[in-house]
Amino acid sequence: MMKVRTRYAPSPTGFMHVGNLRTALYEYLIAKSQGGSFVLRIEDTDRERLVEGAVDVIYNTLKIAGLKHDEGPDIGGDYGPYVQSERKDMYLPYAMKLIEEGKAYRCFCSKERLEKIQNENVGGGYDRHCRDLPQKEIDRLLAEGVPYVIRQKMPTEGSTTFVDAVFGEITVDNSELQDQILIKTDGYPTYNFANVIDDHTMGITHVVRGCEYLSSAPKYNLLYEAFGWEVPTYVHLPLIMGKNEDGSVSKLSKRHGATGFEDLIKEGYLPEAIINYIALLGWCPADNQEIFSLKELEEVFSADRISKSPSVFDYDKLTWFNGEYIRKMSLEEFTDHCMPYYKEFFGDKEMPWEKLSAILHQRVTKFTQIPEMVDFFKEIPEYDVSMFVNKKSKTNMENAPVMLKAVYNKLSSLEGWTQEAIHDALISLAEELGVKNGTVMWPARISVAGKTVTPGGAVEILDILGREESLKRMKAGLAKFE
RNA sequence: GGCCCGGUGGUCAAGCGGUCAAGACACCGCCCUUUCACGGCGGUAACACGAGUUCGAUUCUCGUCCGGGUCACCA
Repeated sequence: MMKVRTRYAPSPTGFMHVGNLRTALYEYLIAKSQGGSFVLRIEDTDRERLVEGAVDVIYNTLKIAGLKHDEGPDIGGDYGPYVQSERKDMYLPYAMKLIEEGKAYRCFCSKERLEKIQNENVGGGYDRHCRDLPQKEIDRLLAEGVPYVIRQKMPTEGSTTFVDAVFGEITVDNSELQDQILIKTDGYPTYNFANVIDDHTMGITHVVRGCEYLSSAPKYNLLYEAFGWEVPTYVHLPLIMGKNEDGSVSKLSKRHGATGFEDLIKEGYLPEAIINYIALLGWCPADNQEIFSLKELEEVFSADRISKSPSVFDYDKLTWFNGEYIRKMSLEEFTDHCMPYYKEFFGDKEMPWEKLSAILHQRVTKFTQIPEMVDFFKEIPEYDVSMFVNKKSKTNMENAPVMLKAVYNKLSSLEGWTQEAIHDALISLAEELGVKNGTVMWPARISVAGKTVTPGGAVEILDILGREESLKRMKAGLAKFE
């Protein structure tokens, strides 16, 4: 059996969309699940849209995502070069061959003329004006140096059928097909042409791409046939959709929020969580397992379980995955990940980072939530005395100051300021007073945090804050009752 | 508009002629508890519609409707 070779062929636009990333992931998985090779090829034939540094974004994303390519511009391989602009000279001979065989022709039509027929004949496409130009006329135009493109002659009758691994057999009438451009005026091939030439010459066995190419597939098929080449296995992926404000959906794009890989990382998502989530967007294992490492995916992935219907990108579910991955970390790992966010928020202020992480670990689902969750450690917010009242904890305006005063007295004379000591002191205080734990904990926590919702309870917060700051805040809380 | 593709709860989705139509996220309730979170338990909620094939259709066929994609010297 032939060794499986897939390729990820992005154009360097400087932005790695999650849709593209999922395509790369599936290409990687299809190759790896069958012991094949995953190739990176840069498609930069559109000279007008080149973006500086965009290729690095691609390398970087692939690296962070863990999708290691076996061949590519940066690491070489037996099928190079891996950048289309460097393969430029390869394409023309193939196009010329088609001209010689009468399967393609030069088109001298100006852009103005094309625009004009476009306007007059909406949706009609190119009128094949140059398709049967007399040789004399061609020679004359060539001699005059009139710029031209090379177009493929599409059959005008019959139909073309191809098989897609996920969508099955698809047939279209050839009359639907345009005489597509193969080589542009600037001498560069179009994507449509370069793609076929490259995939064939690079020995690609599985052409995996988004579904938006499904309607172009017959054209590629015709090209393979024109050259007498074996047609690769097509794997068209269902689109990833985004929800619009009005509730409708459309192909996921920037207007749906953070849809770039880098954006998501900045939003506080882990690469593993993103990969895990998008793997399941359009694919599902037989046993419905949800948490997958890349390694596990490499083992169980199979293209025949790819779904046909488009799916909506759901940030809630991604967030859940992220939380799962965060909770799976050790406390040390978690602290390491939090550090940049701590530093950013606290500046030079030193904090018992590990203790902070301990109370955040089970609560954080996105790292970007951290500042908002720990803000009160830096500075206690303005809060109203009414916050001391909580029905479930059985606190009211009468007993709250009493409890707080008792806590203050108990803690100011506490021997050691450890979590355990604080805990025991407050629990025994509640017992002495004959009230439930919450009745002493609630006022204590409010007085040192100034918020009703906090990560960790009164004990943890007091411990992290330290004796001096804690007592100071409690005193200020007490003053609110006067 | 032509062509192509799709249509199971709000979302992701199993299903591949006979199921009380899984599971996950989200949502709601209860438990745990020192707030929140985690964890545990439970709940609301779906086969777009109409014909046909069949003893029997979510599963097969056709039509309708809805949604999406595509019609470039962009990929």
